[in-house]
Amino acid sequence: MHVVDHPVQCRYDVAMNATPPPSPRERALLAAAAREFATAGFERASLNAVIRACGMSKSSFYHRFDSKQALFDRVVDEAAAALARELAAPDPAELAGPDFWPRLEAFVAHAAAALAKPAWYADLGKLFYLPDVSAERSAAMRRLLAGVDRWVQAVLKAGRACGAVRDDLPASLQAELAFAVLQAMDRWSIRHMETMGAAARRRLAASQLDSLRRLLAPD
Amino acid sequence: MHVVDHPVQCRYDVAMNATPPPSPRERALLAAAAREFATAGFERASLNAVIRACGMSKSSFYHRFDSKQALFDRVVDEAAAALARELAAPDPAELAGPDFWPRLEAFVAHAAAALAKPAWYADLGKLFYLPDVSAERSAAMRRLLAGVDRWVQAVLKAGRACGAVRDDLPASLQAELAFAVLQAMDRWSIRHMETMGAAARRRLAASQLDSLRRLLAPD
DNA sequence: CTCCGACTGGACCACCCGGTCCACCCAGGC
DNA sequence: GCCTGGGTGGACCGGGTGGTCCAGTCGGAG
Repeated sequence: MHVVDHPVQCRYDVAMNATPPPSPRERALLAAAAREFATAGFERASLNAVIRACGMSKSSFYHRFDSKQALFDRVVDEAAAALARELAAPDPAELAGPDFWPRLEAFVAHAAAALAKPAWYADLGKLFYLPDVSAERSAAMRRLLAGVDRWVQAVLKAGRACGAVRDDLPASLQAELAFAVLQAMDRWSIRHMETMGAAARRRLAASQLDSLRRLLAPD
Repeated sequence: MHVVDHPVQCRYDVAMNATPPPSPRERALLAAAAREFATAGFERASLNAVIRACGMSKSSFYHRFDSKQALFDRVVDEAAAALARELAAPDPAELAGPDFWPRLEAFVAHAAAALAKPAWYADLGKLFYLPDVSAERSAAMRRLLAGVDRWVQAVLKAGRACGAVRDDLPASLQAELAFAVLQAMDRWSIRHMETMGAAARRRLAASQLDSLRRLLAPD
């Protein structure tokens, strides 16, 4: 398992925003906002609820942010940066070769483990599931989704190059399918996780990755 | 292709509601409501917009319906009934046997064609894509989703019984995966349909069904 | 003709939304 | 001490929400 032996540059352009060191007050605000946005999406989220939750007044909020939208963008940027730091997605080129699938499976397992431990930025994941409305007007969200998409496309391309991924389907469709399958697995796992033992979970994880492989690999 | 030779009873319990013959006014209301709910979901949909769209006044609406929720339930029931009539989903038991996959593919193709021609109740499909919020409080939506789920589960069970579907994954997960894949294909197709010729579409449809089969069939 | 009930228009309600505005507080420089 | 300017509380705004209410209009039955 020497996949990450030498330092891996994570190279999807999650905004490497030079954020000014956030004050505790601002940190509380961002946490409350992340929770609210994650559970309700952008439009349904109530700014009033956010500032109420962290005991901040309207004017104090608007002193730091221009709008609800600006807050959302900031939350997305912050969470995306934290997530990228945590996941350390491998360079797609490194996945190519006869070990394509084992390597990819290693990364997926690693990513799943990283996302399993609850952290505030894990809420970001939920925003992926309702991107239709929020993504339209959020530059940060568009940037993030585009970056993820580019990474997935690159991985698929590498997989095709080494014969590990079939090429009789449009790549963009394959990417969407893979995303949908991972997402469905994620949802299902979250719902059934408590009712399974450790062994069942391992078996499940293996079966899930196997399903993904069946979907994408040739023959 | 004698799958539907003898009359097929569609047996998921879409409310066979004995609706009083809807007046033209009511029909316009339901159409406007379906459009609004389909594009915005239940909560974001504006009742005011609906009645404005069909030139009805608040009081006239509330004379016929108890609430926005009641309107939504009625729309779902109506659309579900129309859809069930149109699709004529086969009895899962009839799919069993060595022809499981060809038969299922025939039905999926038939269903796709039926849904392709635009009709007002086709909007119902869009509600499937945002069931999280609306389904919670709508008895009609819960009933419909439960019915579809039961049908899918029955199909999977029949497929397992005749060895056409692998059984090393939980059935509920398989159902969710199949649903997610079909949904992703649907979305992608809608987005790319115009840029393809007829031949490409046929090839695409075949590839899509093949992908579904890869995901669910053993080996 | 009267009466009645189904139906309609539209004013109105309380509530919530994102956003603005202004008076104020208070630490730091002079 | 005073001034200043970043930060703050909270009243307030316009607008949209689902829902209520009531005064009327009409067609048909008696």
